[in-house]
Amino acid sequence: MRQTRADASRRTPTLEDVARAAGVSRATVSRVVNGSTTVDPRMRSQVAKAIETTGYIPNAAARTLVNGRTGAVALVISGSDGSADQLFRDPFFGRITGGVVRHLRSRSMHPTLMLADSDQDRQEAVDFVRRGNADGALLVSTHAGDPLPRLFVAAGIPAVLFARPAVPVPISFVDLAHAAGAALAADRLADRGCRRVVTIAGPADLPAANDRLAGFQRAMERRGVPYVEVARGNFTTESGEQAMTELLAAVPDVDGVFAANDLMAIGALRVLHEHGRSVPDDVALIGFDDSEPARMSRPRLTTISQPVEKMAERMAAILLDRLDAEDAPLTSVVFDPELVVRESA
Amino acid sequence: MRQTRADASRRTPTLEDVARAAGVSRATVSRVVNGSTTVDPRMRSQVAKAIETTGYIPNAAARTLVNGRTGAVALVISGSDGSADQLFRDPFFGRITGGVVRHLRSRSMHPTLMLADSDQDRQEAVDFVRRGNADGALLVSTHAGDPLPRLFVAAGIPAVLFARPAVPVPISFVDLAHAAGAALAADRLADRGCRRVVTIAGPADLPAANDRLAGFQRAMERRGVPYVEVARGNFTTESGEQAMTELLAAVPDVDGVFAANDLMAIGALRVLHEHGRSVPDDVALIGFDDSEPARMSRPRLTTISQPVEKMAERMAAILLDRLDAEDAPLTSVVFDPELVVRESA
DNA sequence: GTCGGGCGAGAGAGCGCTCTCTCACCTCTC
DNA sequence: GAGAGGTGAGAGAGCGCTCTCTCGCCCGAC
Repeated sequence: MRQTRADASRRTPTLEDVARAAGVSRATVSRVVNGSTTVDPRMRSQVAKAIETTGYIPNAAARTLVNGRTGAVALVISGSDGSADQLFRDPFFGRITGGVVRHLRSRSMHPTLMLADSDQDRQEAVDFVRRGNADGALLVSTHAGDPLPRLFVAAGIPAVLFARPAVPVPISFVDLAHAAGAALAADRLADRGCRRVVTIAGPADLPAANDRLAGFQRAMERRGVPYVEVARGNFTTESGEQAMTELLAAVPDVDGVFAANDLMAIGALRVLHEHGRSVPDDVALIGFDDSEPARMSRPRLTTISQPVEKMAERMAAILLDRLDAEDAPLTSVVFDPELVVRESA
Repeated sequence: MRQTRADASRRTPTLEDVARAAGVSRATVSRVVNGSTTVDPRMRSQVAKAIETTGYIPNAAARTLVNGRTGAVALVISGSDGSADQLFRDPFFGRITGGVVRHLRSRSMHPTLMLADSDQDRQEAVDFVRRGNADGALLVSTHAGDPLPRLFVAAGIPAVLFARPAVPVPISFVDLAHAAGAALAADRLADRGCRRVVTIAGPADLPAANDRLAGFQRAMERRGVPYVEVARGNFTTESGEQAMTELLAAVPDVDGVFAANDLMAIGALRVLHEHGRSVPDDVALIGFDDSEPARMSRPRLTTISQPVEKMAERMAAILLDRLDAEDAPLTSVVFDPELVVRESA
């Protein structure tokens, strides 16, 4: 016996209960709940009252079962294998999440957060949507070989990517003009008269990192600095420290540093201080992202601002459009970065 | 016509399709899918093959409709009205999210993220669960008058709170021994010989903030410093700057500062530097949280570590236990903070 | 050889909702 | 005043699954 008489009264009320209370049919209650116009005003208010008194609330599963729509989206954050743990300490993801949430809540939707840092997780993420837990997915990928975009496309799931895929995949995305941002940094350094310039690049398998590096190199070359010493980091403060240590050994008279994100710039800052270099007097330093830490460091970091929240909002908007119109075309939007001048350069 | 013959083949396969392909009944396929033991091995493999070839994947909505379980939980972050936008920039929430995700994914579950910074949002969060979108909720509340815990309890929804509720509510929670943490800071300052001590407290409507303040005052008194000047902030860097400015005016010969979180400590640090005070030589400074920024500031912040990820994991664990056993008793777990000595004190 | 017991498989009734189809009634037109 | 047209409400069939109930079959025991 699944349901005893005793708790029948405290069972969540169904459409049927409301219909009985209002003395109408289930269909009519459904019409009222869904705002159909073809219902008599008197009957409507009668039903509304019944809904009120019964405390009725529609059952999402039953609805979904009928019309195939869940009204939910998955937010999948895909790191390289095993990297998930520290992911959420990076303010970058907080900003993405914030932008996504802000856009979705205007439509009373909410993202389901999934971490995927193994093949099993990635399959799980796809299956999650295939099971009908969500109508589509927002994909944030942190490395290039990432099979995630392809998996979603192959499964025919509406999805939008944060950042251009490393290999061509027919999928919508939002991205930043990374090379242009790096050029902004290069120009700033050149304008300050820096000639012995080095850069801390991001992981080589990340298109964004490579774009920034190439954009920086090209712009410096334009400004008469043909060679720029490069060290790679992985976007953490620690890797920035290590990279700066190497660069300082390779180019002792360095006078300008461009780091591919703020965290690495802060690591570089620390090492420069430890070596008695004053920033910006001895060495000018520019980061990338305009994240919270950039505002909090001493000196405050000059950096390239990336409108992450706006990009995330747009990513969500593109997905919702796609969900509304099955045949919406692929969309890609590239945002422009800006130079934010503070104290470090 | 809801379904044309043409796309019948590309429709997602159902149990029925698998049953037909395997030449068995729907019930048998269901048994295999759900791992029932009472099924003949030969038949089992036959069904498994059919599942493989059809690409069958269970429909979550249909399952939920039958057994009333969604296998999802809501993660509700409740700020004071209108505060949501900057919420995600605070690394604190990233850490909570990370801990929750880490625990849930071990059970193949995923949190749905909801922001609630208005009465409407809060009701929406409750309704979200009531509609059967989630089985329970994890509540992170950032201010005291928050009606959210009461709303969930009143609706009979299994929920666990991060931080003790400001007013008594029969609900499980995890929390930190805030007063003990503050006492750790007080002892450290006293041990260094600080006598002119001030503190930057958090919002007066937050139990955690008051506990830290009271704990600090009591401990300082024990150490022979009966009076401590207090300024209130709201946990942002800016409010820390402002509070420190006030305190510096009130107690010009200050030699020790305890801030109720790292962000405010960093604001204080900035102001102290601007006033030519050396940290830690002139003024010793201690923060709270041991967040990323504490590690990145110059000098690195001595702080009180709060095992946020562990607390979040435990919060999730308590909720899952409750979901498994309807009548699980209320549980509250209080974690111990630790002093992390770096450079600022 | 017959009967009882147990195991494994099928039949079928829902879960709560939406949506189409049908029908009743009411108004307008000639 | 009768037929046409339109509007609003009800009946009922599913959506895809789980779970109980029933039944068939095979085995062992007497």
